[in-house]
Amino acid sequence: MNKPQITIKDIARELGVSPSTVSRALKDNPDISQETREAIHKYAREHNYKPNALALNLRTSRSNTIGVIIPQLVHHFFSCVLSGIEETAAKAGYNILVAQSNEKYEQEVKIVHSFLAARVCGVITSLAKDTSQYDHYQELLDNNIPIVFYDRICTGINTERVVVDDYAGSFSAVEYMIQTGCKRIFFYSAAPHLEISKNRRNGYLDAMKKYKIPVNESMIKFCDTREQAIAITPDILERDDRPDGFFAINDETASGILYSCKLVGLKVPDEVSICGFTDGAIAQSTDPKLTTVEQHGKEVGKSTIDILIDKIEENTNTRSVNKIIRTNLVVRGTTK
Amino acid sequence: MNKPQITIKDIARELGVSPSTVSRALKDNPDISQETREAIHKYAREHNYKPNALALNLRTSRSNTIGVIIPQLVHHFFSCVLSGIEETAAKAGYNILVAQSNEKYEQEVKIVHSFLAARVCGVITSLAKDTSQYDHYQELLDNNIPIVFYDRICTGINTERVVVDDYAGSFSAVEYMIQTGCKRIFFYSAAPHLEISKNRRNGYLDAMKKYKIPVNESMIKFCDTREQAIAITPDILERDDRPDGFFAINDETASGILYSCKLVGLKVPDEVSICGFTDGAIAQSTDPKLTTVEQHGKEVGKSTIDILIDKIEENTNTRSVNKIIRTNLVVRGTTK
DNA sequence: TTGTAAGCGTTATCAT
DNA sequence: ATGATAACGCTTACAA
Repeated sequence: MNKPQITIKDIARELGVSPSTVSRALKDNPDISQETREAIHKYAREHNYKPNALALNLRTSRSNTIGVIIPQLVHHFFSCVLSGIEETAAKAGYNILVAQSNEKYEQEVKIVHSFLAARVCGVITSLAKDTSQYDHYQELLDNNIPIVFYDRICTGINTERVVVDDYAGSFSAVEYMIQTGCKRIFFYSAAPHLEISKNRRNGYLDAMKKYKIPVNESMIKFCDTREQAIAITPDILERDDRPDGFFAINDETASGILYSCKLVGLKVPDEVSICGFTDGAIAQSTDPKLTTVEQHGKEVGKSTIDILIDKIEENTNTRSVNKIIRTNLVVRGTTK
Repeated sequence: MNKPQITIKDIARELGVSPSTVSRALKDNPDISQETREAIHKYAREHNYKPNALALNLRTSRSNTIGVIIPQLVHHFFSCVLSGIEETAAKAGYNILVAQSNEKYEQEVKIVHSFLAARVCGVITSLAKDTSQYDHYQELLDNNIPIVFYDRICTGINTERVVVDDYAGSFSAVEYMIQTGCKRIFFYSAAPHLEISKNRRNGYLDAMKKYKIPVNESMIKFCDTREQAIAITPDILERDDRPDGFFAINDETASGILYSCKLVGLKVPDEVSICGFTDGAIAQSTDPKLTTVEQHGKEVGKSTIDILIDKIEENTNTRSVNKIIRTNLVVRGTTK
């Protein structure tokens, strides 16, 4: 029942050779005679020999492991990113250590230290909403551990970054709404200090500007959940100058807007257009289905890990890269 | 800039003591004199000494790491489970290695082997839809690595299991539909060989039986995605004996049913009731919102890791545990 | 109270 | 063509 893992020494003893011979034979070193090599391979196969990664790790001071920090695991976009990372990492033979910061700076610091202790070969991370200090990341760099940031990137230190093209995604969504007849589009944003809020806001503003549509502050709301949207939208719809379009920072919020519009009897998309951001499961399940900006989280993940592996294996000291993953507008039923 | 990690030997050399003294001092062994101990601690602190986990791992043949297999990362329920696992594991000082099987048996086998190579202390897993052989898991057990299965459990080998109370969830959902007037309820199931399919089917059957409602095989369909639901439901709705209720294996499928019903002009819930399973983001965003069975994924995760850590640390050879996490019905707009 | 030495499993270096 | 030895960083009998 309980067969403990067999080691090189075991093989050596059984076959009456030295451990070094076994080691060499196992990696097909041509120094070893055909005969010996085959015998060793055969024995290893039959006894299900597996090299002890722990020993290898110690020898090489490398763990073949990549640390991944996720602000929140239960989140469509982040799941996609993680999935992209996992797939590529697995193919390349790396294991991934996953930890979530829960948007807390303190937690993030702890995770980084645990990654340091585990001697990860590299780290992929997205900042917690909380984080505004970067010493812990600098510590990684000081230990020669490369970092790639995604989505919530860090401009405070010198590393690689992968972001979604929020600006362009936002611009083209708003432009599309304008082109299909919207004249008064509101923007529901997340916390204003976040990069994504700024970039999407700029895309919105620039699209409006391009078509010479006036915007004032009352048209931009801090609202990034379904509940909030349901709370604030009815009032907005009662105004004389009610909006004929809404651009929301995520699908959740857009679904809340949609709900509110239908509740007061407005026809979507005939009387009001709505556009979200993410293209998660929600977007397919509203009625009508949501027009939204697709974020390609999986590609973000794929890019981060590709860049990281490059860094790890080539150890190139090229200057840092900013990679931008394109977004694209998925037109469904909530816009004309 | 580049300060390499300092080792016990470094400290020993600098302080003119032996490595063993340093080792002992660092773990506050009372044998070491107050004075020496403090000096060593001080030096270690100042030079940011961190024990090399890789060396510890080799020494103890334990990696302090738990391997987690997830069928699909981009999936509400599984994200919740992973999140629960991560939180508890982090608190207990374990790192988690995450890998997704993508529902493929072959991938699952590869992952298990990579976990074996990484010398994980334990494994948490849910079977791929594909998997019907368990040798790879047996191999883990043979190496004394405990396993806890969650959700898609394996009854083929002797391990711990954590499941949601599919039977009761299913039973009470169907009972509720019956009590609110449904007389002819269809069940859309996942692959019949999966435990979850069997259990939910039994819940459905027993509820129907309790109220003496006849069921025949034509009322049970293998359909577990939105697309499939949209493909098969219209035909079903055209029958003379069309259903007045649908119980679906997940929210996605339920949202497809809802879509189809609305498309042919049936009123939900007046003419047709629909109930899903999961209570993810989708359930809140359909119109009307979905009645569904809440699964408590996070609790599932928490339980798996609790049980696993018990196994690892106590190494109790107690017989295996089946833990059942309660579900509860969330009544929203798609049922009366 | 402290030091010495062996060992975890592997491989690189230097013999033979 | 093969073997002996040392080393990766740490811990722990055992010795002093």
